[in-house]
Amino acid sequence: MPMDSSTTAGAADRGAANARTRILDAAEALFADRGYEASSTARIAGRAQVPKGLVFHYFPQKIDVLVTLVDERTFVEELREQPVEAVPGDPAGTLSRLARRLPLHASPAMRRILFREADTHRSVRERLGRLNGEVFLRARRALELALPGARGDQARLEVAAATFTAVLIYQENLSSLTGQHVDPDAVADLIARALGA
Amino acid sequence: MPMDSSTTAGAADRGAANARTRILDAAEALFADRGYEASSTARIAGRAQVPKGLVFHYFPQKIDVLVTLVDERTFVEELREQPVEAVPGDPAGTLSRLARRLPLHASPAMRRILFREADTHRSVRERLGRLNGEVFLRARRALELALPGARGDQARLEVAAATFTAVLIYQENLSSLTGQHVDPDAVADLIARALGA
Amino acid sequence: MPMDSSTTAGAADRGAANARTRILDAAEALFADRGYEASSTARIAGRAQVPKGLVFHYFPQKIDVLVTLVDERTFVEELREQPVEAVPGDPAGTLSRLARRLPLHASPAMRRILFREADTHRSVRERLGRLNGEVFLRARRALELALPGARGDQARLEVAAATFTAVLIYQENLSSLTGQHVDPDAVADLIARALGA
Amino acid sequence: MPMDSSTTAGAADRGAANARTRILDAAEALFADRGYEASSTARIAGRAQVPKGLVFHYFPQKIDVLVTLVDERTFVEELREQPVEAVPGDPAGTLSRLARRLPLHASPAMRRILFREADTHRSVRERLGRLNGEVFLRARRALELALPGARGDQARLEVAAATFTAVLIYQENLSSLTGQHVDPDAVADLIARALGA
DNA sequence: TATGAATGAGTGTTCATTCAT
DNA sequence: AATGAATGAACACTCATTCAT
Repeated sequence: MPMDSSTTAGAADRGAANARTRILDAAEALFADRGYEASSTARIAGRAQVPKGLVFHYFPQKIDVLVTLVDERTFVEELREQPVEAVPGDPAGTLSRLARRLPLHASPAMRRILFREADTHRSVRERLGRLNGEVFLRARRALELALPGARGDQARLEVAAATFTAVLIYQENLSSLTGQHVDPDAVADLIARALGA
Repeated sequence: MPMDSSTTAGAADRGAANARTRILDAAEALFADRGYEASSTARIAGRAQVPKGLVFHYFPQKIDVLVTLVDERTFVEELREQPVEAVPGDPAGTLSRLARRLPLHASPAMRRILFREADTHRSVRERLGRLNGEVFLRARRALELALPGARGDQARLEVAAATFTAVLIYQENLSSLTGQHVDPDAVADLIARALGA
Repeated sequence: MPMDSSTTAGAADRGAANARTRILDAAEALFADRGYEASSTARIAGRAQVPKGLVFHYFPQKIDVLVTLVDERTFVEELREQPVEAVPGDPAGTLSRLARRLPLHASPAMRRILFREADTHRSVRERLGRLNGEVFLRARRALELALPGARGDQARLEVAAATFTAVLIYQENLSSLTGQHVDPDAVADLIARALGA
Repeated sequence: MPMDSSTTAGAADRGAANARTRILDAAEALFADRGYEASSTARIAGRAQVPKGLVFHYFPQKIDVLVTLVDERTFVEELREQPVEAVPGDPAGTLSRLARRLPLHASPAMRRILFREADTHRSVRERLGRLNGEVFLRARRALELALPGARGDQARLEVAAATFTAVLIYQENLSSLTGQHVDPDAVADLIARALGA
């Protein structure tokens, strides 16, 4: 944060982060707050404290800002690289741990953007689908490892994984949109009971 | 005031419907398809086959179209009046029946609108909250009636009801946004197992 | 004010004055307050508590409302019929009396309208011109009668009359627009001194 | 920032002026001619030969065009800096000279705008008030200097200054609105007589 | 006489985008 | 890389006016 010395020193270096980052930061905040359509490029530039024209220097079209945001600030790859940890015999604890490890937790703003814009932008929808799929696969794998005896058939396990995934991913949106709070740990416990002894 | 039944029934009825209804129909389709912000009043008028000015005759502001849609085409009241049916000893069947009876099923378009715009419009968010609350209350009551022995504590029952409500309401969005399909009947079964014998 | 019994009794008779009068009242208030251009016919109708269509029943075009207002509520004729009273030897008192007798005093709203719209509407300008001319003629005649000895030449007397007329007619506008208050009596005294011994 | 003197002087200069100036020129002409409300931004742009959008680049709101016009083209500051010249013993000549020196004379269009829009726009009204106040102060001071013997009391002197100010400022409006021409020199003479020997 | 739905041109304003510098 | 003037299509909304009833 103190002086980004990787760039050549110059008068234009005022402000903490470089222009491109500031633009993305501003866009992230605005898209989360009011939606993509309602956030003008001028406003993004204003909030980023860069001239209007510069936005188009880095991102030829407005939609590229959204696409870049989703590409660079949604950690699907990081998620995939993380090992699945499971405690055999404790499916509830295993799911809870999975929930807590999700890098998803990092940016509430990105999650709002992801859900809101998935509805109308294919590339965002694809990203959300991959994210969901990744979490689903890990939940299923975790449950398989936690229940070595393979109690309950495969179909039920999938339903359990899908339900947990939905609650996990939508969690925050759910509570901000409907006012209904759902505790992932409690759901993990519920699911464990359904699959358990 | 509405006297639409005086026209001959049939597909041709759509063109014969009065202007206000046609405007709402057009708006519903467009809002669901591309979102509120991206649907211009001119386009709504065009699709409804009415002059631009008439939209503002009925709805002084664009937002009033959305509010009216949510007010008139989201059956919260109808939902409340419906009795809760339960089969004692069969929580899974009880939840499944509840799901099938939901007037919510009527309009996928309205549900998309509800979720998308709740993010940015308070009045829509409130409506969605009420709808969610109503479904939650009915799910909990249904489970109470289906499990007369009060097996499992109250807290667990609430988590079960909340989880089922979330899956039920979000169901369609979930599958269109993430590609993940969740079958309410299977979730009902899962939850019944968690609470049941 | 209690029941305008000159019309045939009917259900539509609610409200004190008849519709046409209410429309003119509303227009007078609005035109004075925000100007002709900024007062929509819909707003006039709203304030008059009559349906929009009715305005056009009485006044085929919006401009007719203004023209009618100026025609019916600007008392040029009444002014002309009034005799010129003068006190020989007391020009100051004579002018002061003239000022006090002016029916002009009746409606500040109409005077605002007259000055504002004269700038852009010929018919209003003509009316204002006639009004000014009438006051000027009476001021000159009053001064002639008050100064029988014809002291001072005719040209000076005309300047005096014109100056007094300007102050008199513009008086209220002047003080509301510039914050400068000019007392007609003091000006009458000043002018008398200029013409007097 | 303004560098208009780099172009060749002459009538062709108007087309060469920068866009902002052309917009203000066009607005000044239109506002004076038909009033602020009746002059659309599209028309202003058309007359200035600039695209509609550019008007809003320089003036975010239409009202800003009016405010800027009043700010930049009404010489209150210039007026204040000018010394008050007086010829002791010749109040009539002193007032006449004051009238002739008024930079006010420069733009008849601005004066029409000032009076017309003061009625409905506070910022314009304030400007007109300041202008009137400035002229009044100068007229009073000029009379004090021209009449060193302090003939006539202070109150009379103020009435004289106010009357002359009104005639001077309103002069042109008066003649265009009412058809009545008032010659400032003649009024100066009248006032001098009222105060003088 | 009274009414409000209907109409479409026009209004102020926003916007993504381009481009010369 | 950086800048802000320039552009014109599109936007939400207003309006005087018409007209069938």
